Amino acid sequence: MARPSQAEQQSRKLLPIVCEVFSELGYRRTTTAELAQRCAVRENILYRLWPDKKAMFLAAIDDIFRSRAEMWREILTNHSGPANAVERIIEYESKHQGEFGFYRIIFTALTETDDDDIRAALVGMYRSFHKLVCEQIETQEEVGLPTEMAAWGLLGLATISNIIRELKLLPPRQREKMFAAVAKCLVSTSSTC
Amino acid sequence: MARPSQAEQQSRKLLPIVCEVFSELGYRRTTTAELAQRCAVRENILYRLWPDKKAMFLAAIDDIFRSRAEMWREILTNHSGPANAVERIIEYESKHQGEFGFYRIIFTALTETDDDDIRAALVGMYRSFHKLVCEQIETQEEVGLPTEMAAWGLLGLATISNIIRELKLLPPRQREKMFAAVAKCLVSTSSTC
DNA sequence: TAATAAAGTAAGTGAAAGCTTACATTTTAT
DNA sequence: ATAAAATGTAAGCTTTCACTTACTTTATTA
Repeated sequence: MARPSQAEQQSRKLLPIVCEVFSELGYRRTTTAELAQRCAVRENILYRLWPDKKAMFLAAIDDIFRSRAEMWREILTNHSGPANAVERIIEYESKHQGEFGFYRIIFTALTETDDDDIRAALVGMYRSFHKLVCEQIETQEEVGLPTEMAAWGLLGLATISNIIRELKLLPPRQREKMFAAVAKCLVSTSSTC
Repeated sequence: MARPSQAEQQSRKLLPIVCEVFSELGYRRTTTAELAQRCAVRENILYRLWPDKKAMFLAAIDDIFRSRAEMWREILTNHSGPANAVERIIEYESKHQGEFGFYRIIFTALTETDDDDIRAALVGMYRSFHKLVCEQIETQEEVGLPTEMAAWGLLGLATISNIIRELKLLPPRQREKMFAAVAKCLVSTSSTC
């Protein structure tokens, strides 16, 4: 009797672009006009897919966690590199960190934490990430630090590493070395630290 | 012949308030109207002290580093707590972290890094901080990690710790414990890690 | 005390941004 | 074919915001 909606497919198609723009500009600087232009649609079309700008941002936060988690899963099933799960992720992250402007969305979200929805999205994301990291650490036989603490330490390391990359505080190779060394120190037994 | 300018004193008087507002709202959400109201002056008075909003923000970044560095100096000269410099700072930071919304200004600035002035202010701030931390670590006799790496690790730890506090990802006591344990792991010799 | 520049008041301006509306076009199911 | 709902176009509306302007008052010093 009528035309079937393709809204969901279109959301999925546009979401990566939305993520990209929010990553580049942060939440407040991103205008709906800019989003529309980059998505090659008109503004009101975005407003038919999401009720408002905030919903677009929340969708971006969500998507970014999902895509990162999926990437890790790939790395872990992909049978190359070190045998150890943690080491494999560390190796990957030390090199590819910040490539997708992931952290920029987090930073911009962190200055919007008085909004309950944004706060909830962030809390959920951090908890999921922390859990994911914990699970990987626990595949190790023995650790110096308690697992959850080591996991928070790694998340902190990833954060500062992104900042170092962003501000070019260290040349890439040196940053990679730093990441690997500190990460090892956090998850290894005392002997290698 | 004429009235002497008190602009500098007034800037100094208003700067802490400016910092506070930027900390609460971030860069983009902070309006000059809000700044003026909180400072209990009119907008144009702010514009006589600083050329534009960005200059107010840069002044805030600067001030925030200075006040934190000063606080550390006090802690180090104040002869209470552990004898060790690093341990004293770790003890202090684990408890008082994020009290002044320091990190919020950093986060909001990090989403404005395509502005050269803001980027430069951030780079300067991080370098100074890193140097400060390195100097403290070097008062230790022996360390597992190279000093600069351990220092970056600590800055990362401080960052995630602020995020944990902000999002209430851990109860305060647990966050303190985590901070202390991971910090010790980074700056101690292998035996305690 | 009178000239002078700083400090303060109040209103306004132009541009941008989030969101809406009115309307034309296309696609599907009956 | 045609009704109905989805998609697309274009303009506009309202509010907010960074910054300005015109003017009055206050304090200083010569």
